[in-house]
Amino acid sequence: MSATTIRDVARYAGVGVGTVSRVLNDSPDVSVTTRSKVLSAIEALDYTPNPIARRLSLGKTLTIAVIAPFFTRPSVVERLRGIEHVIAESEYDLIVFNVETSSRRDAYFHSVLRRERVDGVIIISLLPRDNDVDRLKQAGTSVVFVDVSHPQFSQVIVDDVEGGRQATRHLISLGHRKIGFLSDYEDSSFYFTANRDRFTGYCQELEAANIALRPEFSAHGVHSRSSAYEMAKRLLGVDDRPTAIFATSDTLAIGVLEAAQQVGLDVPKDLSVIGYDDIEIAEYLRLTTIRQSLFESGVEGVKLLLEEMESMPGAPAQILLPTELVRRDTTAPPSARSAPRIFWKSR
Amino acid sequence: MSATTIRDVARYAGVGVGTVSRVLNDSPDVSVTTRSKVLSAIEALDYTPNPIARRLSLGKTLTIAVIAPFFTRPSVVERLRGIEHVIAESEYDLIVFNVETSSRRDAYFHSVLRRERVDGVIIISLLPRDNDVDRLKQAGTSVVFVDVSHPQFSQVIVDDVEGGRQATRHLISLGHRKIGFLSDYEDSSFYFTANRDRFTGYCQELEAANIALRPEFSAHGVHSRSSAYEMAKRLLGVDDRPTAIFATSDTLAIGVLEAAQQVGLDVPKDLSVIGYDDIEIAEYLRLTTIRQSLFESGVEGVKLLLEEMESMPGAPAQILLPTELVRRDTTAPPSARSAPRIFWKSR
DNA sequence: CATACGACTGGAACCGGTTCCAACCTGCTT
DNA sequence: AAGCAGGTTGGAACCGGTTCCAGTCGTATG
Repeated sequence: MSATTIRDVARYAGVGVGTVSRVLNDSPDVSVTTRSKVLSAIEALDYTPNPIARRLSLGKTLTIAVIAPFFTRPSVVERLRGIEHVIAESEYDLIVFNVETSSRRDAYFHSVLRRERVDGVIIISLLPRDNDVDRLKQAGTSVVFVDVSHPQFSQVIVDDVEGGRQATRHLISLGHRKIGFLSDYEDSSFYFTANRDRFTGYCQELEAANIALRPEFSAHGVHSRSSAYEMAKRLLGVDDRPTAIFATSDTLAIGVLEAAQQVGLDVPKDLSVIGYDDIEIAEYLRLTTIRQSLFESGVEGVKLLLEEMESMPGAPAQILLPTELVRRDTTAPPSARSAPRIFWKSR
Repeated sequence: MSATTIRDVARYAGVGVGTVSRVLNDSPDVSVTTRSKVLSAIEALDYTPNPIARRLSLGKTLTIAVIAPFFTRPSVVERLRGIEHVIAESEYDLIVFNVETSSRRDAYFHSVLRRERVDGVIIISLLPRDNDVDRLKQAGTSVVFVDVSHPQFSQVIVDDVEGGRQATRHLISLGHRKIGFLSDYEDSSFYFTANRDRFTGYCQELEAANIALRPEFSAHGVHSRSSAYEMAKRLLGVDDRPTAIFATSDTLAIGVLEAAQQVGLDVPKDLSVIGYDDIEIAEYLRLTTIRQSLFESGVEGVKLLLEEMESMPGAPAQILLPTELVRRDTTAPPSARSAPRIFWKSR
């Protein structure tokens, strides 16, 4: 409405526009008297600088984009919260792009990185394809990945191999030898890497305990409770079934709990279940899980990005956040008697 | 990096800048031959218009802000998803402001609405104070509220009075006469209105059934499971306790379920529980609840906002979305025998 | 054949900031 | 008294688009 510009302020204060600009930007070479004259003019005219004009002349957008599959995963929302928390304190705006299909993903990777659109990008849980890599590299925009491991980019990740080991080690230490593994790896149009790493950790720990890997004990599907439910029923249906299942997310673990209930297995007596993420509902369900610092991953991601925007660094940086075993009530030693076959009872 | 500007394109194509701009904006008065010359120049130079410059000269920010307590409530995330879904198709960017404390709330209300910052604002679940109202009104920016009812602004709401009635009516129709009510109304620094309306619906339906309102059956606290847990324990501890509890959100209802479990009441045999929202986890918990169209509320909110940005309307518009009872397994008729006192057994 | 009109086009002016350069002022040196 | 350094200031040029106005050209009209 009121189109008060810097020139109005200058005229009102009887100074030049350059001087007003200097006052606005806290430049040291403005005399005290002039500064106060300008400040009271700003006050009197209720002036606010136009950020768009500022961006144009600075040649910066003062905007940071986040591209992520936000709403499909509670964990991503928590990371976003960390990101917003830091950006709110800065002079940057945060614009969000939600990816729910892989075509949206490609569209965003392409359009957001066109030059001049944003100063920096945070990409959560989405691995770039090879042609994306080139585009990202030459776009000249700073990019930080969160929850994605890629040799050519800066990233904030957890040590998912270690997380996979922690979960598996916990089950082994309880006495389990038949341990199922369940992931949403198949959902690969997004190219998540975490599942692969957690699987590696699972394998390593089995090997360390001299337990042979049994392929029929792993299943890979899409990221949903119902998918996990189906996979778990399949896993539990095999001869000499697993006594414990490690699911690579809490969402999947909940599907496993549902399946166990459905086929009449008591958790944790007949079946131990461990998840990954420690989303909010996990505590209510008393789900044993691997906690990763979700909020913090957002915080560290932005900090890293802001740093790199200052000084385009040569080599990509990597921040590794810890994982932590949270013991709750869905894991226990396997029961002494041979575990019941699932068809003995049903609900 | 490559600072290809519209002038470069014009020179390369041998035309004027105005013509290039006309091509970019699909103006009809450009001859076919000129248009194709310009298009191939754009192609050859890999030119993308600078959106900041465009915004400055258009005098629009092409940006829509959302202010909301996103991450404290799963329901808000779902609304945001609807908003993003529509904005992604438009030429607007979506910038987000997460409110977790009331000081942040005030800061955002103040700063976001400074002129020239955004073209439109969607505010979710946050009621403005009186001095905010003035500022919003004179800012000249279009504003739409979602999940907030205020006489002076356009809004997308559900009929919360009706929702409260549906929930209460359901319990009454099952045979309950002693019905507790539990809200996070006390959390009033954010000024939610929904709770008040749901309470009104609750009262209306009790009255219609000739059931006296018993003040000791209502409790109001903050929005958290643990708060609901405490309130529910208090409600269940009174003499002649309620046989059913209506909680104004699923999050609260989960706290009630925890409390019931803690004091040894079976749900739904000894206690019926009904929530509100139908967040994702409600289905897993088999929670009976009132579903509101969260995603759709975001969609409608943006559509309304875009409309109003086109043509500043006189009177505020109101879009009313339906609520729907979702019967699951946490509600049932009260058991015939007198309900057990909670202290008889404990876990 | 002169005139009018419409279709198309070039480019200056503008949006509202920042920045850089020239100019001015003061006080101090020689 | 002239010269000079340093502090302070005004304002033009610039960022990269859009828009409007004036001008060119071709054709239809009287």
